[in-house]
Amino acid sequence: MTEQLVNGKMPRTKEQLEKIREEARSKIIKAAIQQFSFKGYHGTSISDIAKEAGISKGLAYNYFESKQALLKAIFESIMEAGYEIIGELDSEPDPFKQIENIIKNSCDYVKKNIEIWRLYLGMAFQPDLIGTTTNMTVNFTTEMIKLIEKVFRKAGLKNVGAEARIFAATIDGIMLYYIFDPENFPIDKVKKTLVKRYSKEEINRYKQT
Amino acid sequence: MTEQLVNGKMPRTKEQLEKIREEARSKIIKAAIQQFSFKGYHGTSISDIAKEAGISKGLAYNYFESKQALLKAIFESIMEAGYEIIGELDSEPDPFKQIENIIKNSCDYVKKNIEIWRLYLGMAFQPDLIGTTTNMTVNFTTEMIKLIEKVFRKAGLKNVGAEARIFAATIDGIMLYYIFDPENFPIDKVKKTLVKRYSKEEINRYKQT
Amino acid sequence: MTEQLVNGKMPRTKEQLEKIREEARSKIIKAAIQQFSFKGYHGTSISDIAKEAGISKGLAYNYFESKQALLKAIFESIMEAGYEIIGELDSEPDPFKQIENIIKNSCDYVKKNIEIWRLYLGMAFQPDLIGTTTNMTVNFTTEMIKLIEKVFRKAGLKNVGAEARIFAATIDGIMLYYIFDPENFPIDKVKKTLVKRYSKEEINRYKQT
Amino acid sequence: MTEQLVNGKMPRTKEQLEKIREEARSKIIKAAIQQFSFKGYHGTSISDIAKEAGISKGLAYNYFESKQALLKAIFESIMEAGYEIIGELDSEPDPFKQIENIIKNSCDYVKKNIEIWRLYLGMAFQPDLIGTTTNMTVNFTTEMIKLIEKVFRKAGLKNVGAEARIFAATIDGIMLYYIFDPENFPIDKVKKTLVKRYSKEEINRYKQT
DNA sequence: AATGAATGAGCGTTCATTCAT
DNA sequence: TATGAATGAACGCTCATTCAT
Repeated sequence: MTEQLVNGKMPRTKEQLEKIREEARSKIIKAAIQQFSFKGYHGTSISDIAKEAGISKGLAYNYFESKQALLKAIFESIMEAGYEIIGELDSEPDPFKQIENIIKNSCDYVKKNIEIWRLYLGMAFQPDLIGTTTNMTVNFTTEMIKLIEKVFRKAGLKNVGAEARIFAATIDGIMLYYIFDPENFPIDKVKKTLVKRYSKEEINRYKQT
Repeated sequence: MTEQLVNGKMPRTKEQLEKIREEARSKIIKAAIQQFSFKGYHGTSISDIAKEAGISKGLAYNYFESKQALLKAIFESIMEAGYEIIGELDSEPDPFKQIENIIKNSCDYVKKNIEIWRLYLGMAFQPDLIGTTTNMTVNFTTEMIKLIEKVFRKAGLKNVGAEARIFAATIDGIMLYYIFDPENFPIDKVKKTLVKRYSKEEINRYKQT
Repeated sequence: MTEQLVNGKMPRTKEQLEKIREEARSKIIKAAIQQFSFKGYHGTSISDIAKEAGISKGLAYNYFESKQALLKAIFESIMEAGYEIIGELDSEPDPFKQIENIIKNSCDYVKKNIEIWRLYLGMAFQPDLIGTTTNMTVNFTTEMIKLIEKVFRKAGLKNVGAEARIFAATIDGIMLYYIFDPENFPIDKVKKTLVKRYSKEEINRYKQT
Repeated sequence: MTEQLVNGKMPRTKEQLEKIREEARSKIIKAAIQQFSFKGYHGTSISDIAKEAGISKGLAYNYFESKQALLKAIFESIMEAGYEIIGELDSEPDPFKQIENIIKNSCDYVKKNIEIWRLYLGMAFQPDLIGTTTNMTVNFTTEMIKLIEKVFRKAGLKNVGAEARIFAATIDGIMLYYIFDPENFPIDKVKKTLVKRYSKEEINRYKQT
């Protein structure tokens, strides 16, 4: 209906709008992750996020209907990425290689995404956010542990319930320590040691005890 | 409490004032821990704390110069308790018994003090809450790891730097998992399994690899 | 509507533009009346009106320079309609028939246009909405009362100043009551009673007192 | 417990607090009536009210938990006064005197309380306030009309349902006209004329038609 | 003529903090 | 020591208005 308008003042096309919206949305999310990660959900104002993203306060509400909804969107995208990683890990047939992958991927991931990981953990300890994030976190964790149990079973381990939880706790604990003090925590050495500890030889030896 | 005021003229003695102050301070701290851990720092108002402590809002400022200062005082008291625990663990001469103690104490502690532990982690992940938490946390962690390294060395382990960090990470990871989902996490079974994994026999076998 | 644009080059004629503008303007006014009357002036956003009218927010500003100006335009169109009604009433030669007409028209009008009437009163009571409503309302009212005075005089009544005001007040009061509770107010019975009260016979009897 | 404190820095007594609160509350209500009356509920901000009352914005929330609650409190007090008036009117035994009282009281009331009356009417036309005020208004009106019906019946009138509503509408219509243009509306003359119209003689004559 | 992204002032509300008593 | 009325800055959020296209 408007495609034939003669002068140059025509509204943006759908594609242009799509692009604008996508870019703005992504700018906001990025800024929000950064701010939430450092200052916590309640310690971060929409103003902070808008400033960080270089937009006005009002515009944020053009993209997310509330501060909570913004947090939720971020969390969901984190979760999505997490489930993708689980899927990839699941596709490796050799259980010992799988274990090694889990360790290596986790350590590498936290190094590359320290902000996201800090945000993820930080949210978990804000009791009033329960309902927004806690359910998602628990579900994801459960899934992860189920995968590890499966792998451990395939590797021939017994008592997989407790062993899988210890393994998962060790990984998360390492990520925790790294976040607290990224400069000084020797994550690569720890990774190497842990890989060896959960190597085929060690596991087979451990099985016989 | 008011027994010296019967004639209405005699002012309180210094000792009485001291006692009153100490009791009030402790009432406030207790109320604050309870409220912060249920509702989070930002979700708790001074009013909430005052009500819980049975005092007026204004009086709280007689004892703590700000909400942040109150939080910091709590954090410091948690740290203090932590150092005491380190001290106790250090006094056990047998390294294998020491390791067992660390595992058992940690698991039992988090079960009994889940609120404090959640509060502690929550604060640790929001550096803006108190400027200094990160330093204090790092210092404490460093101390703890030094202790574990010493114990591991005594137990004859090699590569104690990485091994101690893995051990500490496992413990903290377990506590983390427990906090996330106290109802369902099988902490006692995990504890038992971990104790066995770090028993004298297992460690001695592991040393030879 | 776009039939002249088939080759995409021929600009619209002045008449077409005029027609487009007129239609758009009227669509907006209609939508605004509907929304304002349902949700009130402050409760209605330009977005609401644009959505109801099926246009974009920006376009509304092409036709009305502000939300207030839109409201004012509506108010003026209501006034205009009011003056037309006065004109019609004035053209009836028989004063007793005129009185009957005023009563009947008013009651029927409020039943059919309850939203417009509610909007009108709402605006009239909030002088800040449009600076000039009060003046316009007073002018209109004055005109109406002058007409009634004229009619009453023709009907032979004395003390027409007060009587006309009482009559007008009764009519407006009835409309007011109807708006307050349209479900339960027995407007038809009231109308009938009032017509009888201001019938030729009654007026003639009243005159002699 | 504190009545014997030796220095002068003792908390205010309950009586002092009571007085402070009563005065502040009344200051706020007065300011709110004034502001709401001129600018409408939505057109008035808490800031406006606070400024008018000479207090801070925050303090208003110490006395009323929300803007709506403030409006409701005002409305309730108006209603209360209204019901008291109904009660007084009801206690007069002579129905003709009662009718005269209603007319006179209403006209005098609106002259003395024009702000309250403007507020009362203005609120009724803000559709989104339904629930806060409309119910109260309808209930009050119903009560008033019931009283008038009773009086009219006692005075020997027939068709009291419609007659009472016409009478009430006339009164409210007069008040309406007065509010619109207090300077020029000849309320006293109107009052006198209406009193005569509803005098014993007129009613008795009217009854026979 | 038409679009909707973008702005920013302003709103209702909360709450850490102060202060007169 | 103890109270709670009072303040004011800040928050999440809305929306009239502007502007590039």
